[in-house]
Amino acid sequence: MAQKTTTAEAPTPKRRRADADRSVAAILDAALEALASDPDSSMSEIARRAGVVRATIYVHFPTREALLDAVMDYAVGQVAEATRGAEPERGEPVAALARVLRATWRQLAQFHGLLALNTARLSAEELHRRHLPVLDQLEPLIERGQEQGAFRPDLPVSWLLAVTRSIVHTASHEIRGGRLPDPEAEDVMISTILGAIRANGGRG
Amino acid sequence: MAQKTTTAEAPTPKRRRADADRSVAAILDAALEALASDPDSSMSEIARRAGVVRATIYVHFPTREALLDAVMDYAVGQVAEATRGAEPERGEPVAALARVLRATWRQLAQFHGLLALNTARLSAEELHRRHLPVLDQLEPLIERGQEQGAFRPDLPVSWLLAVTRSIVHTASHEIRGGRLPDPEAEDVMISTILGAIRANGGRG
DNA sequence: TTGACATCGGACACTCATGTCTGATTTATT
DNA sequence: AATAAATCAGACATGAGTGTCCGATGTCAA
Repeated sequence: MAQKTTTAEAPTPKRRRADADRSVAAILDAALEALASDPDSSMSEIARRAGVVRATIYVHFPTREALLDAVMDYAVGQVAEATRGAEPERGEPVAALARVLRATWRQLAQFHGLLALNTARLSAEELHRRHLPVLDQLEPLIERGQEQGAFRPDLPVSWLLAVTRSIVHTASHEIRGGRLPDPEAEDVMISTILGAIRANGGRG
Repeated sequence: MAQKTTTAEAPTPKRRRADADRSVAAILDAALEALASDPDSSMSEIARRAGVVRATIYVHFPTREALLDAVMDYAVGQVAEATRGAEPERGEPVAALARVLRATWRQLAQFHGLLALNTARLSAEELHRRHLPVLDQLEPLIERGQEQGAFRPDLPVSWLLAVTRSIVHTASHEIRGGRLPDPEAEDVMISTILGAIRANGGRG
């Protein structure tokens, strides 16, 4: 509780030098990229991409596991920030969801490979817990949509969120497979998600 | 074309002994189970589950890659067979799709782990090609539904198929995470898929 | 029953990745 | 310019997995 703050200023035990900060950033970026394309990327491969020597990684991350944890937090943090920037609490629910999706889906798609990695590495519960920084922002939006009759009220919020995430990943996967043209993908994806979670106008 | 037959009787170069057939079956089953829970399962682990010694696997499959290929075909084959048994060409499209999903979704969910494995191992195109034995059966069903006005005509067939598959996997994932009770899962999944791909009664 | 087939049990060489350690060198900070 | 911090380059031990080989034992099929 009192150990970690969001601003991360006070609890710094000893200050890191500027080049160390740069190394850490380069390593996280490289790991993100490498692991997204191949979840089994080695430390050597990540180091190569980051432009540092393998031992340097171990200066900042004690083990491979620790690096993977950091990368996970890093990725989730980026998506959470983009989500926040799209103001999910503002406006009519359907429009708000579409706005958030347009702002975040490419990032989410980029991290698609990480999901497979963490699905194997972490328990389903732990994985879900780590996604909370994003999910906690979307949950109120879905709930609001249900209360206002815009979204299906017969299905759990957690399920609608899962389906949304799933369709986003499917879109990126279909693009890679060449079956969905990139220019159309965004509209197709959003149209599909809305079709899936919107309340029917009466037809059951 | 003339090399492989569906009945697989004529092209057998030399007949295998009965215990060898048993071993192969045990290995495939064990591999399926092991790889579904951990895509990085070792040959030792698979051999242990199959109740054979590791070297025995290499008698029937020259390399790990070859085993993985065989397991993939085996899994797809099982789903394809179950699909065929549900008669996707019979009756009204919405009912037909629901019937096929009820008949195959647990199997699909069981192979969920394999997907992650093969996503890393194969190209997106190759992966799609291997799924054809199942997809080729569902494609006509979706097309028929579009023609009859039951399914959304504004989205590509391949996309509707991808979304369907995706939601099936999401259901199994949510069950594992404890956020979707197993008893409800089947209805929730089918209701969601139909909601996603059915044509709106007029509302856009 | 007999001979070929198949598995067993274990050993072996090989590769690859992880994590640690060293001394030398470069870079940031004051 | 001086000091501390950080990186480099490379070596090392360790562990795990793959693929191969062997003699011995068991089992199917004719």
